[in-house]
Amino acid sequence: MIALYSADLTPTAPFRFDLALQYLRTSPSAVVEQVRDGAYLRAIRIESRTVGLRVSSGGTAEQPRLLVEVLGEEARAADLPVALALARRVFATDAAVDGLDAVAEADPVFGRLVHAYRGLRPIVIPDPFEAIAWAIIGQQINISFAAKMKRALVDRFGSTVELDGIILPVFPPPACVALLEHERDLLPIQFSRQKSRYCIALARAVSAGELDLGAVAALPDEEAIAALMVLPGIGRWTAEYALMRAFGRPDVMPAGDGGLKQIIGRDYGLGRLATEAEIRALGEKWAGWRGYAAFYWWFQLQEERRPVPPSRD
DNA sequence: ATCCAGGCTCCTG
DNA sequence: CAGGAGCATGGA
Repeated sequence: MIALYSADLTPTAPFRFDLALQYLRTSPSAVVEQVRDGAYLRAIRIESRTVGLRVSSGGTAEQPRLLVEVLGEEARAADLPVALALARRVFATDAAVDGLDAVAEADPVFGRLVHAYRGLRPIVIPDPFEAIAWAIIGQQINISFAAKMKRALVDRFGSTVELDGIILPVFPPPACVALLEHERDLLPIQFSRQKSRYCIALARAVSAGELDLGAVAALPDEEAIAALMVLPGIGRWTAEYALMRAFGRPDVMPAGDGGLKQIIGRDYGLGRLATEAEIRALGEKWAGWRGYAAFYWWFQLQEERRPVPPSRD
């Protein structure tokens, strides 16, 4: 019998859990997350145990409510507060998004997205090591291939936990990746020499205690970016992406991103790719919400490239 | 084959 | 300090 503990969570309105799930269903970045039966499902590690986190919706956009459950043989009642805190981070349930309206009015181009995706918040990958490793893997290659690499990494070196017949993959922890070698371990799963070096260096820094991701999480944006950029293979794009995806920083945007250059160049009628400088200049108008801007444009790109059939799993 | 894809490093001028 | 070449890898 699977232990199960649950509690309610009330996000700030407006909140669109359905859009969050749509993002997760269609994003290649969601490798260890699952969407099934209208719920978000992922394994989380608490102390040395692995349990399942399940989040589903009970409310509406204007009266949002989430159900958070902890499940698994190893689950304990004391895990519930941890799971709640995690769910709040993943879905940014505490964000006060009123400020978006003023930004939308100041910039109608971004405003169109703000309107279309009202209630959607950037989704967090709650394991910062996984999020940063994913950022490295995703550098300069198409993301569906990046997702394939991440899946291979999880299959080969991660683990799994079974919850009531559902098998959830678990991303390998830093201590595990720290022991890998390029030729023997990562070359066979299509990592380039440089990417495997970067991932292993990150894992070793974290597991050796040289890089304290918990401490990075507490730093102001620019300092956190600088702290990550010390590592080999982590440039500005990677650090900014990591801040968005690992820590849910609402105002951090990887302005050098290829996808953003493309779609912003198009949406602002430039007739060419926008430059990083142009994106940063435009971003002044989105101050406070630049991470939302990046996320919304990526979501739009995702929708354009792979339109989702009306939901039904 | 050639170009591209959610960059980074290192080297020029 | 800005700009660009070279780097790796698989997919279209």
